[in-house]
Amino acid sequence: MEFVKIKEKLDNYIEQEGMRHSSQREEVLRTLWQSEKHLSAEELYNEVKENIGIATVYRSLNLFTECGLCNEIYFNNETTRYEISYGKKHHDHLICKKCGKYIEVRNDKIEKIQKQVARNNNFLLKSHKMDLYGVCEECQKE
Amino acid sequence: MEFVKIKEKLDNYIEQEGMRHSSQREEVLRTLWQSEKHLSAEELYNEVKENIGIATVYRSLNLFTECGLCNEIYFNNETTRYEISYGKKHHDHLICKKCGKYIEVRNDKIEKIQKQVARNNNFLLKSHKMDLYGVCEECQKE
DNA sequence: GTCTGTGCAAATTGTTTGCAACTTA
DNA sequence: TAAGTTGCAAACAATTTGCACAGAC
Repeated sequence: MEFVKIKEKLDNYIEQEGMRHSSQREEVLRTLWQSEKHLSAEELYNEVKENIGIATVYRSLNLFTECGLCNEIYFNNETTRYEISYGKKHHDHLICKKCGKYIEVRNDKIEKIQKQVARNNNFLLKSHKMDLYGVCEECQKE
Repeated sequence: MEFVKIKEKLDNYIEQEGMRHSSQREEVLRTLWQSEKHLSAEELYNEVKENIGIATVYRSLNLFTECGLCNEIYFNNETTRYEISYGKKHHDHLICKKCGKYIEVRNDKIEKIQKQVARNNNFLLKSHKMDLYGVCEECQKE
């Protein structure tokens, strides 16, 4: 998704909440958007630290999460990572234990069964998270 | 599983590694075993703090995890919790967002599809983790 | 000019570690 | 008696917060 759309969503939220615009927030958002990877707060901070303090990075990321722009990702007990989720469908992850790479996957069958499982337990399903851990193609060759 | 079996597994590991037995480790293990819930280190410590320090609780839990006796569980970014996994089949969790209760579930269909997904991506699957978040039967009534 | 956002440093939380005293084998 | 284990307090890492100052509207 283009950055303008993302920015617009943030701006709407900011106005709706009576908050103010700031260049720092925009820079954090753009940096996250530009990155192909899921960044941690620390990593993101390293990209912007000439202009922005770490506390602001955290505050921005929390704000983005709050307004539905981004997702917090937790793999095991590793540091929280962030991804822009706005406009993206839910996906699961294949995570390589050797190189740390992750692959996004979608599978409708699994989602169907998940709904079934929830129904069988009289559970009202809201969301889910599935991670598959293993060794990726490249790392298997080594 | 009876405690003796669990204890035996620990003792074997301890001997194999040239470590020594200790009453503290046994008490931590028994406390975890007795509990129906997945305890955090802090909660476990509260049950044994008359005899045992928090550092020993952490050291014990790490040891148990290392030797395959227990599992670390991470829900979102909450504190790590522990469950005895020895002798138990892998299971997934339904987690109630309201009361925090979790239900263990097993579903072979999902495991099959997970293997398929991994194969499609030339991924060598080692383990997985699936959490379903929602509202449990009781909490829906409120 | 008022009120929000930022940066810094200090506080907090969960967990690990160094070290002297204690236990086990 | 030699080596591993414990408890305490200090160290750590990730994140949040208090406060004075800067910036938005």
